[in-house]
Amino acid sequence: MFKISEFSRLSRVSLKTLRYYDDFGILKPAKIDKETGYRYYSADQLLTLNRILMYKDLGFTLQHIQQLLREDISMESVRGMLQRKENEIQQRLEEERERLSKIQDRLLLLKREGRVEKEQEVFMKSVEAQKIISFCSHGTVEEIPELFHKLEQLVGKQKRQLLPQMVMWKESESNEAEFELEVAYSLKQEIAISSDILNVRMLPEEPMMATLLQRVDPFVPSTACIDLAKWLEDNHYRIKKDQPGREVYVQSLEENGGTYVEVQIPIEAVRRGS
Amino acid sequence: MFKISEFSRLSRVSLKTLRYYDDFGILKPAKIDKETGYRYYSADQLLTLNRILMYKDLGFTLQHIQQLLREDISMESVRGMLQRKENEIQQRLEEERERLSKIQDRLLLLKREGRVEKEQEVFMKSVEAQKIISFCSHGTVEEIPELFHKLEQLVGKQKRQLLPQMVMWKESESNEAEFELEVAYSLKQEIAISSDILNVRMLPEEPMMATLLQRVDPFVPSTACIDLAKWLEDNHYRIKKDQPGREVYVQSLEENGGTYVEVQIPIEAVRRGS
DNA sequence: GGCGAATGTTTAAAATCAGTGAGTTTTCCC
DNA sequence: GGGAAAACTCACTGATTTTAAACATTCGCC
Repeated sequence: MFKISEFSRLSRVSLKTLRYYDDFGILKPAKIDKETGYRYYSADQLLTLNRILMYKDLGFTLQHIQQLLREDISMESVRGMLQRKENEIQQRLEEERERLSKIQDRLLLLKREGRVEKEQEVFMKSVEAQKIISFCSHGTVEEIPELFHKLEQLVGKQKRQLLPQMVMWKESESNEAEFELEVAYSLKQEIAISSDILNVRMLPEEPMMATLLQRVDPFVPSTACIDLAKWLEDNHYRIKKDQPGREVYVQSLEENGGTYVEVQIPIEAVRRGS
Repeated sequence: MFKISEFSRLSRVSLKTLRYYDDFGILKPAKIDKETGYRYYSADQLLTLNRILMYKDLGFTLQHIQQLLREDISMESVRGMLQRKENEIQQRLEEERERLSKIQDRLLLLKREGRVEKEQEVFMKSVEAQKIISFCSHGTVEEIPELFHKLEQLVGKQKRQLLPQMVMWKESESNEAEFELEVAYSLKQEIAISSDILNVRMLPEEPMMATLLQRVDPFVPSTACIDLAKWLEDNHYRIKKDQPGREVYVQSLEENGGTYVEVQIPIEAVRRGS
């Protein structure tokens, strides 16, 4: 039997940690003196502690280790836990690599350009599925404001329920100025359709969108869309052609708070060589 | 101006998080109604929030992001922070790779052998510098018990101060059964030397030791040392030849608690191909 | 116009994970 | 008796999430 400090020296695990393991229940001392409350550990427990350390090294949480230490655990469960852990680590590795390459990009740009670019504020996110009310049209970017006006009139007064506005554009390759557009409001709840030009539908979830948020002056078409497309090209991302890009407009209605547009372009996972 | 829930939908950041950011001080609402305490956000703040998200994505903590968001931050500081982050991620990547390969090894062994081997309980740790009292000798493994006995007699009665026993062996290639040994006690404090065969010295820190803990029967030489060496060879680790290996004995003196030996072999960092 | 129900919003506190650190009191051992 | 070592508690880490209790609003319904 060892006192806690001896056991700590032997195992090179701190006193705090040993006491914590006791509290947690993962390694109870073999004996506790009733009078003094002193913890006494047996030599056997070095073995257990060693296993704990090993599993910890492998990245398991104490809870999982507790399961793994149980005598009656089957080999299949062990294998399962190991495999789940393997996947988890694979994924984390992927994320870290991603992060690293982003940081390296930024460093490179900082060195080359000597400043932090607005264009760097490109950001990946997932956008969940949402319900929209919309109509389709043809037109140039300059016509978007009137299309919004039209939508507003068609939908009517229940503005409270809808937020925000968005435009989706399908690339129409034939004509560079004119696009096939869908002008929409995002809906919180169901809504009664009052027109047969309008349709209500679900926009599917996009697991990966490259987004860029920019302030825009009203009635001046923004360059955000082009900026983002350029950034994507520079960074060797592949644009998902089967899903349209979106421009989501955010405006402080009542005030002079300005208008912002967030361009969202669905992309596919393409690992690029750094 | 947006209410918190609108702002949350717009930015796809949860209410909880927005409130937390307010508390944290990283993104205070543009206005708070005195009467109701309601938070109101401006459209501008979407931009700030987007920057926050981007930095978070890069792996920065909120504290660092707060620094990065300050207007007066110099480009040099930004670069510094990015570079520190880069190193940090590099290191984490390394660790994760290590972990992954360990898990994959275990999985492989589980599949091949159908059980979790005792030999797998090999564990890497660093061992800090320590003071020892020892004497050197020549002998076979069978002679170790008597050498310990001799050491005990030489040192005398102050057993309380010393823990644990250890043997260090330098490979003596000429003779397979006989080793050059150093028999030692690990010392907690200074001790008066009573003999000129004994010497007190520091054992240097070993940043990386492969260790294996095994129960041993008294007077039966253990195979732990051989097991560990075999494992190392299987796993393509390189043994540091300039430092001796150690066998650290742990025994519950007073009881029938058994004796354990932990074999420690210093190794060098060699990344192995999987 | 009033009622209840269902949301929506606020605040604050506690849990998460695996400990570390500081500070105080009790016990051990010589 | 004195100093080391044991115990204990409380606070803190990071970035939220969860929970609970207290108000506010909006809805249908009568």
